[in-house]
Amino acid sequence: MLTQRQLLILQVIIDDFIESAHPVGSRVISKNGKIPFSAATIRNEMADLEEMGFLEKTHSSSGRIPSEKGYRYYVDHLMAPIPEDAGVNVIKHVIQDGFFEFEQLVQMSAEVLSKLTNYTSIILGPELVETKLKQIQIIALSDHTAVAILVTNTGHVEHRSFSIPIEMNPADLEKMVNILNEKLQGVSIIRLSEVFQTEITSLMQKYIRDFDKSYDYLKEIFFNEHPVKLYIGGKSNILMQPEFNDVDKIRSFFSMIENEDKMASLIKRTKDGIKVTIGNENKAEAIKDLSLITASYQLGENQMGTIALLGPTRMEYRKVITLLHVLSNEMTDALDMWYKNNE
Amino acid sequence: MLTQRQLLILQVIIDDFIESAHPVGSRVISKNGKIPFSAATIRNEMADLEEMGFLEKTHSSSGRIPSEKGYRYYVDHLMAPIPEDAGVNVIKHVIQDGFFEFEQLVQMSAEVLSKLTNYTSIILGPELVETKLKQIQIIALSDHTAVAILVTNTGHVEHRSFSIPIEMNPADLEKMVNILNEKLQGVSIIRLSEVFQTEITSLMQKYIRDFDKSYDYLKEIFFNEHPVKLYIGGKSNILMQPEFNDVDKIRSFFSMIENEDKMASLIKRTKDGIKVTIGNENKAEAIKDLSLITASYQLGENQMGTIALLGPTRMEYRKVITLLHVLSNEMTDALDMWYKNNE
DNA sequence: TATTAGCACTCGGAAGGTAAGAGTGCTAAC
DNA sequence: GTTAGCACTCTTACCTTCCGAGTGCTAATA
Repeated sequence: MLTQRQLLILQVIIDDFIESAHPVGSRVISKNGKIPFSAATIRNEMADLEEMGFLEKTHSSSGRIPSEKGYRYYVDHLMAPIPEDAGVNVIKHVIQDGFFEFEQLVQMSAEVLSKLTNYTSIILGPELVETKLKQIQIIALSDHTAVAILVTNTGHVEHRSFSIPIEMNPADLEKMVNILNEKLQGVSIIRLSEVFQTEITSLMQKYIRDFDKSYDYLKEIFFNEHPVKLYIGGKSNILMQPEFNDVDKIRSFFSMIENEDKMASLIKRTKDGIKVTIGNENKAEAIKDLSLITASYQLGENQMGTIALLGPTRMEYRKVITLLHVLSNEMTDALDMWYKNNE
Repeated sequence: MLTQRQLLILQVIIDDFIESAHPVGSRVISKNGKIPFSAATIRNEMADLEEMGFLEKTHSSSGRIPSEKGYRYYVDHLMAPIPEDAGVNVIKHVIQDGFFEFEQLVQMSAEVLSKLTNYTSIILGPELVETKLKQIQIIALSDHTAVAILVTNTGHVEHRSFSIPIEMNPADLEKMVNILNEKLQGVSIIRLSEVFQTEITSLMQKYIRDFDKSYDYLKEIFFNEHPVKLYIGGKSNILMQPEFNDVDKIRSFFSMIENEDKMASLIKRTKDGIKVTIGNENKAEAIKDLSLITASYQLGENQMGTIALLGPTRMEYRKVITLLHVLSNEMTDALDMWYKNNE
């Protein structure tokens, strides 16, 4: 449907525009060497490409910029694979340097990604499907206060301080911890509150004096929703992009990015593989003039989380996709190893 | 030195400018009712106030805006105490609602402060002077990995996963934990690494087989610098201020605020009480056109940390100072109680 | 003597006009 | 099929003009 020459022209225009952010004129293309035709010829082809919807003009006598359809075609068919990018090694290096727990890995990844790309990175997860409770500890800080600590098989630690009800004596506290550990060890984190309610409550009521009065504190610990955590890196990177030269755009970008729920729902539905959504392809109103690229990282067969990059539609798709690909694989490998160790 | 009328005029101008962000003209002042003189009279006074350095013009025929000297005078002598502010109750409410540990208190405070003021809040600390180690636990996750957990008397929990060296057997691990707990309980967090090195190392070498090989992991836990933590709230609030209508200003603001070390050093030197630094009074180049207001919160006689607000020199000093005052007291009280509980 | 009315003057900002430059579309020639 | 040439379009920068807000000063007034 598109001639070889048209493909080439489209590619050159998009590559050029991604780099320069300026509309591309026919003269520039004919001079750059890749296409041995005159500006006039290229102009004709450009007119055709525009008619087919791959290019746009900002005004009647401007050069061309890619349309969203143009970007889509570019991403699907035209993008030359990136030869070698220094970023790939940076990512490998950072991940293989080791990490102490899931969250650290995720946070480091978000940072490195935003630094390498100058876009905003969003990392979701890891989801807690495979995460199981390893141990519960309650440590008294004083006569009236204590801290409860939950450790998972992935090395994640959650903790919460609380006041000890006066009715409860140390022996009871100890009994309680024993019951909790016995019944909850190995239980998946997401099932914790359920099991707690069905199996623990009655048992506790039986053995612990005045259990009902202490119940509230424990409940807080276990019914705490363990929300999927969101890491956003390079929030202000967007300021470097020329399309954000307008204070209102900056404002609306920040007000969007600071709504964590919205951000999480934005990238939640990713399946396996890398997915690119360009401009209006995004369902969320707030990012209809941005592009979002998501990739998932995995543990075994269960999806665990999602990495994403948010930037202008004029994004360095080639580079970004390469980097996301590498990072996703590296994270999957790293988590795999980590998980096997903690099985 | 300044007549009563001049004081009144200065006050009205500053109040008006703080609210409107527009230069204040003589007509507006004479019409607002507080000063029963004609615009011409007020003009004369304004000229005098300008000559004395309290006011400035943006151009030869503009209304007046306060100079930094003007703001300084206003803050020191002129500011009418705020009658009642809804924010005071919000703060009290939030703090008295309870918290589970220091960090949560601090974080909540930063958030509430930036929300109430629309400026950027910075909270430093709490410093760890009074914080002592309560207990150390090492929990094995698998044959090869474990997580070390440090609990302080303030309910703070630090943790770190590490690989167990193959040479070390479970009995050794247990022995190690016992030694650590025995020697380190009650030791101040900031002295932890010191005590570890002088008292623990030799003991360990004596009792634990192949201790040298596991040393590195432990070291990481105890030599980890326990940095003073910095909480910044409302980073993008500054976008609401009309003085940040320029992308370059926004850029430089964000690049400053993201440098945590710099921010920490900015507000570190605060003594007791509330301190206002206006524009060029700030030593740091980056905030020479902003105002910074700091207050410290305390525990007993040891200063613990600092709360600060960063905004344009055209700041609502009255409101901000009131709120900081209240917050500082509330935090001090809350920490006092908390600390007594955990003594 | 302190205050005020009146007025000429200044400056910023919005609105409109012009010229240069980049780029197009079309036509006609190669 | 390709290209040179040219008229045309639109943006951008720059200049001019005009209005309004506000000033400083002078002279009149209480």
